[in-house]
Amino acid sequence: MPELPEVETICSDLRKKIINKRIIGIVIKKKNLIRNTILQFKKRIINSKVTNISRRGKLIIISLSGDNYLLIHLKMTGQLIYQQKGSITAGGHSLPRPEQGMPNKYSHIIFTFSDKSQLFFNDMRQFGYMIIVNRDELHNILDNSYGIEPGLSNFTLDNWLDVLSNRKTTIKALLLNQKIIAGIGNIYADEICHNAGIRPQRLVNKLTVSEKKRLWQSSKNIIKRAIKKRGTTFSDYVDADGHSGSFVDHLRVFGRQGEKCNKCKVGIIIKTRVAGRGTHYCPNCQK
DNA sequence: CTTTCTGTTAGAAA
DNA sequence: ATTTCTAACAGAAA
Repeated sequence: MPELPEVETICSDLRKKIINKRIIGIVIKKKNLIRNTILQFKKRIINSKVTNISRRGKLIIISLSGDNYLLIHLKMTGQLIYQQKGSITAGGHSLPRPEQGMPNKYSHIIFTFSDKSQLFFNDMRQFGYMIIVNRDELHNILDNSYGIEPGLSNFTLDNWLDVLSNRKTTIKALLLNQKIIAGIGNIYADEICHNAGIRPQRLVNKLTVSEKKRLWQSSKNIIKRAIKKRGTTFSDYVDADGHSGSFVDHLRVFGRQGEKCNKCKVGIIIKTRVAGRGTHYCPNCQK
């Protein structure tokens, strides 16, 4: 579930907590989540220092001393929870319960820093992964797999129109395509379409320029507002302290099938399937 | 009980 | 070249 706003929240949390800390231990309980050989992975991480934390789309990039970059993808149910030595941190698989400490049964990889604080990688469904790469490999991955970032200054209307030209797919599929626009997942794709008043199943090449412009504005606005609310906790997502994000209170269509539309106060939100994904929209105010 | 569904995406199939 | 479908997994819901 973590999409751009959730990943951004985790990165900014971790930036305050682990930069300049040295990793002195790794426990790997599920080897299949590591995309290097275990020997290589451990060798390149142990005794290295965290120098920076960033992200591209939903991919977390932890820069280490030396030519090493730890890439972490949380996929659907992954969590990264940081805990000081001896503290009880909320969090876990479902909505965080205060009594739930780390590690839990889904804590598959655990990093320990020199001050004894720890970073837990939890993942119920085990879709997430970690890989350590060098600078060249990092740039290959970023260049080949990730499109424009909706929060950056180069996300201009011109670039957006450029990105939309000659696309024969639906706007929903396009918003979900990480190679075209990075970081949007199923929740925000539906919210963006609703905010823009466009049905998710509309074909991109049939949209008017005015509609494309609305989608551009809505993409920027929804993502920005969701970051401000520290993301959306629909089921598994928690921040680096194990706390929920509050944008769930601002969702207008996702998970609201059967409810009256908050925007037009007339339509009833329906749930259907578009681009192979559960898709929510208001048949009255989305055209 | 079994079947279907779920926030992602890489890779195969079309 | 693009777009669509499915598998990877575990658990909740139907």
